[in-house]
Formats: sequence, structure tokens, C-alpha cells
Amino acid sequence: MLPAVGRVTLAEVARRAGVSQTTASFVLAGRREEMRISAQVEARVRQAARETGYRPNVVSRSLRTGTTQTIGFLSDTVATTPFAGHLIWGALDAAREHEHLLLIGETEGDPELEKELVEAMRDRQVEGIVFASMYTRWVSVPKGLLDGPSVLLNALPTRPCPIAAVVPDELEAGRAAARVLLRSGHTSGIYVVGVGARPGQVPKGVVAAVERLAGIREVLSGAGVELAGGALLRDWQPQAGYVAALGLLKRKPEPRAFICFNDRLSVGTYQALQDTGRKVGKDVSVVSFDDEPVASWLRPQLTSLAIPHYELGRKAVEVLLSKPGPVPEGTVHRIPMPLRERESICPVEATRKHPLAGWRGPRGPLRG
Amino acid sequence: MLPAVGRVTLAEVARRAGVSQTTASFVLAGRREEMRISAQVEARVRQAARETGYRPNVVSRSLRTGTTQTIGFLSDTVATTPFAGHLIWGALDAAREHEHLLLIGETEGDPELEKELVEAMRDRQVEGIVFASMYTRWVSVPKGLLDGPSVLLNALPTRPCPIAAVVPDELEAGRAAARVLLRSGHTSGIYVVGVGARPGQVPKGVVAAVERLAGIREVLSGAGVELAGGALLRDWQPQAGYVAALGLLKRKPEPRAFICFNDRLSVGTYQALQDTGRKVGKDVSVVSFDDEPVASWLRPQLTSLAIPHYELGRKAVEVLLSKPGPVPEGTVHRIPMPLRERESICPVEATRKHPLAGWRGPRGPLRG
DNA sequence: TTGTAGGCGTTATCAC
DNA sequence: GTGATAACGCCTACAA
Repeated sequence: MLPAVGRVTLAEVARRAGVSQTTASFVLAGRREEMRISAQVEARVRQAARETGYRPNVVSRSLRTGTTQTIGFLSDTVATTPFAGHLIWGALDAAREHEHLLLIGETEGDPELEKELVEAMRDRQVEGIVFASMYTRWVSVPKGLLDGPSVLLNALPTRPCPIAAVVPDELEAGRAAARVLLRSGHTSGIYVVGVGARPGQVPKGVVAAVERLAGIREVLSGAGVELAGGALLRDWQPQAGYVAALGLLKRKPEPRAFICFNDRLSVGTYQALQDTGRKVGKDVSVVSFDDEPVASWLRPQLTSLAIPHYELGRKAVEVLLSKPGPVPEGTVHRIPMPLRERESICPVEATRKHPLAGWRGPRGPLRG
Repeated sequence: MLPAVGRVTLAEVARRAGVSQTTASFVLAGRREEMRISAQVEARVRQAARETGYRPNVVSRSLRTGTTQTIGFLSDTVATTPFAGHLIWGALDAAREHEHLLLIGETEGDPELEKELVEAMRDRQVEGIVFASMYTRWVSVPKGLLDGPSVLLNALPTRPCPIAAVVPDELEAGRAAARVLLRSGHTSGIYVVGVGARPGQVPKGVVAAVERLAGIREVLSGAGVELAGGALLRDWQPQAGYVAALGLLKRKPEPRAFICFNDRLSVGTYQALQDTGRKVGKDVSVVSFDDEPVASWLRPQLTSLAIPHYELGRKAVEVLLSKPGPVPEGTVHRIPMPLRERESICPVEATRKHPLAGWRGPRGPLRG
């Protein structure tokens, strides 16, 4: 029944140092000066602590002070997306900088489980909860989350609520993708893979789809360019991308550029391009999102807008730990998505200054 | 200074129910019968608890009982390998089945950090610590890990110590890889990518390399077959695999099968094969290890021996929670690595019964 | 400058 | 059957 067998308590340290528990406590809390405790006594206490290998029992301290130095990290799934670990990694790093540890839980999107785990964490007196999604989406804030400090990570609340959210800046990423193509001279034959060409033609509930498309359309139309078409896909996996790309390749105007809404779709698109005898980065440009590891494994290497998982995780914890109070409804922190420029974009013609200048149709001078 | 603002305590419940705290405690602990408390009183207590939304404070309970219902999960890195999340996932599931939560930490392989985090976890009175590595390797058990219950996950201790280990059965996986090739008629021109053909020609410290190679050689030599060669690589990434495979393709006997020591090497090998005009699954077989997602994205899909991350994570927690005591030195639980048969193996000739029967040289009848 | 004592919310021992 | 009362280990107001 003895808890933590073998651990030495503060009382024991005090006894060995020949002082009261209070004195020992003050010394070890670094409040010697403040409490005007003699240096001699301090030395004795510290020595006793060292000799016995004393470590404060955080549980009892928590009970007394109400601060557990622990925060909860609750996500829908920690497993399925390869780079999701970086979310946790960032959170972990930020937490450690504040001398906190992370309690994690996985909800699998089950509201019942969500509630249960939120409670299990609050029962353990966590100082706050990060509620994370592995891909950016709208979530209904689970019961009990609002009972204490919390922050949404990679997720937006379906209904306005007084809790901050941290998400990638998908809108700006969409703009960046469009700019990459414009910069390299593309003005027609641009197709999107994963969503349709019109607003609203997106898989349900996927924030990234909506915002990326909006960013793309905004920049494109700003340059007087229109999307030639697209393929709305619910399943953003290579196989679906392959089939979709194959279909788009039969359309007119002939595709000169694909904006794939994630790297897996790009994998399929590459295969379709290869099967139809086209060369990525020469005949056709591909720009993608997410920057999973596979992006740099592909040949030619894929240009992609990276999801800043690590930074997202960090930021969430920092927001949580900095202002534990309620926050104006709709507070959203957007983290930039860095552009990783690689080899999947057709080279810019040196003399081409304006997006439209020098354009000579779908089969330009680059391919003779 | 009030901890957990707004939480109702047991005392409050007892007051509302008009009973003593003791009685309330017994009722809510389900010990009514044992304590011979009237059903009426029980009802009153339960109602009060329900009305107030009472939840026991786990921290104070922990202080009293010494059981925190929390275990620590410490790993070298949670982020870099895509499927590592499944380790955590398995651990999480097993933990939840025992009503435990997981406290996680990342050491980045830094011994100082390891020690710190082990202590931080023990300070929080975790009931045990899973010390995990993201790829199977030998680790020196960090200071303090042996001070309480613990288990090694995906790791083996460099020196014998009284702590159980849970690892994938790499030896058997090596055997399985070899059997796959023998079964399909390969008896020469078999090359390994990632390690050399001889025992000991492996990257330092990589358990998987040693054991997989041993398993392969055992089965092969049992069938009177020799490895034709290999390429010892320290960096098991696609680029290295590409270069290595290109090199091996110039060797004699001409390669008919590659055993790639992970899927990333297979990605590079596929590219080399393609660049030299060979077809995987027709001219050349490829069998691989790990079964990362990319294995099924490749065309043709890659046959690979999967690392059972989920099962590993589960098992570790189960071992930890089932026997919290010291364990005979050298206790190792080996989890089978399932073979995922896909399309990268040359089809077996229907009439071929024995591995050696019907073999007609490196360019057999399959390719005319 | 140091020590005494009370309390954080539970659980558990023992009287009544 | 029920209710004081004493821990668990730590922090801190207050007394000395």
C-alpha cells in the first residue's frame, strides 16, 4: 500500500539536515534569501537532498498547489497520417520548455470517447487541453472542453466559441500555388485534382479544400486566368488521383499544369502522366500540398506547400499556456505554409517577363 | 489559489446527501454491500453526485493510494518515421482498456534528456514506463529506468538487465522474405540492398539488419542457395537505394531478385529498374521490409514484411501492466511480422514444385 | 531565522 | 450501518 516505494520525502530530507520541513521546503524552492535562511542551513539541506536523491512528489504538490505541470493533447487520430507525429513533436517541445509533460489521448472522432477522455484529463487536473485534428477540418467542440483552458489545433469550431484555434494558412498556400504556376508562365490548361474548379465543389468538411481553392482562384483571376477544370474526389489517395488525372488528360484545353490537393494525389497523377508518355517538369507542371516525405522521393521531385506540423503543435501549446482565459470568439492563429520548390514545375523561359508574354499555346517552345 | 475552480468535491456530495464523507466514498467506490450501507442511502448519494456532476479528483486519490492510472511512454523520436504513430496508437489502446492514460516524452536519443524525462515521469508517479525506439535497435537503458516498472519497446538492452523487451520478429521475417523468393523459383541472382551479403556486413547498431540478414541466409542456404551479392548502406533512403541498385544491376550473375531492407530502398530500386528498362514483377522480383504506406502506392505494388507497430505498442503496455515486477534477464517478446503479398514478385510457374525444379537460368521461360 | 500547524481531496481504519 | 479521524507529501500563513 506504500506509494512510490523507496522514494524519499521532504520530511526525511529535513530530518537528515536537522531542520524543520518548512525550512527544507523553502531552501529547495529557492526561497532562501527571501526567507532569510542561513547559507549554512541551505548547504545542509541541499546536501541531504543530494545524498538521498530526493525528488519532490509532483502529485502531492499538485494537490496542494493545483498546478500539475501537465497538459492534455487529445486528437482524433495519432496514427494514420505519416507526418502527424510532428504535431505532437512541436507540442512536446513547447511543453518541455515550460516544464510541462503531455498527456495524450486518441478519440477516433467518437464524441463519446471525446467526452470521456476530456474528463479523464480534467480529472487529472491538466492545466489545459489541446484538441487536435490530424487534417484541418471543422469540429464540433466536445462536451466539457470549455470547462477549462483549451485550444483547437488544426481544427476550426463549427459554431463560434470562446476558444482559440491554430491552423495552417491554407488560403495563402492556395495563393502561393497559383503564383508558382503564373510565375512559370502557365495561363491556361491548369487543372485541379481533388476538388472541382468552382467554389463549393469540394469534399465535405475539409477546410483545406475550401481555402486552398479560394486562394488559387483569387490569384488566378487576379491575373485574368481561369481554372480549366478539376476533379472532385472524396478519397485523396494515389489510386483516385491516377484515375482522375487520366480523365483530365483527355480534356481540352490539354492540361499543362496540375494543382494536386495533396501529395498522394500527386503520386497518382505522376503515374498517369508517365503512363501517357508525358514528362513532369517538362511537358506538364505539378504543384502539390502537404509535402509528405514521398514528395521528395518522386522523380522529378515534387514542388509542394508544406503543412507546418511542428510549428502548429508548438503554437497551440504556447497559446494554451500564455493565456489560459477565455478568448474573443473566432480567434484564429494562422501558421504560414512554406513553399518547397523542387523539380516538378516546367522551367521559366528566361525572357518571359509577364505571365502572358511569350505564350505560344499548350505545346510551347520548351518541348519543340 | 483554488485548484480546479468549479469542481465539486466528495465532501460537497456528502453534505448534499446528508451523509458523512466516508459513506459517500464507499458508495461511489461500489462498496455498498461490503460496508452494509442501505440502498436508500446509496440512492441519495448517487443522486447528489449526479446532480452536482461530481468527478473524483484523481490527483488526490493518487496521493492517497499511490496509483495514478497513468503510464509513461518515452521514445527517442515520435516524429520522423511515418508509421511510428502506430506504436503509440497500440499503447494508447491497451492503456485505455486498463483505464490508464499515457504521458509521453521524446528524448531525441539524448541521455541527459532521457534521465530528465524518466525522472519527470516518476515524479508524477507513473505506474510504469515504456521506453521505445522508433526503429529496432540496441539501447543503453537510461539511468533511473530500473527504479520502477518499465519495458523496452522496439529496443533491446545493450547489457543484460531485468527488464522485458518487445520487438518485431525480424529473424522470422528474414526467413519469410527468402521463402517468398524460393517459392517463386528464384535460386540465383538474388541481391540484398541495404546490407552486404555476408553476416556482419550491416550498418552499426541496427538490429533489423542483423536479424533479417540472418533469417534470409538461413533459409536460402537451407535450400542450397547463396546470396549473389549486396550493398551495405548506412542511409536507407530512396536515393541511396537507387544508386546501389544501379550498381548491382551491372554485376554478374544478372540480378533476378532484390531483397530491399526497407521500403524506401525499394522506391529507389524501382526507379533504377525502370531507368534500365526492366519491369518489376516480370523481369525482376522485389521483396521488401516495413510495409510503409508507399509500398502500396508503388506500381506494381510492393510485397513487404510489415512491422506490426500497433501490436508492438499494445504488447508493451500489456507486459508492463501485467507483471510490474522484475523479470528474468533477457526476457524478449517477439511479435510476428506479417507478410503483405502484392505484385512485385515474378509469378510462380504453375508446374514448379520444388524451388530448384524447372529452373532454366536467369532468363527463364517467364520472359521467353 | 526557524518551527508549528492546517489543509489540498481522497481512502481507510476503527470506534460507535 | 455510519461517522470521526488519520494519513498521503507538500506548501505556506502565522507564531515564536
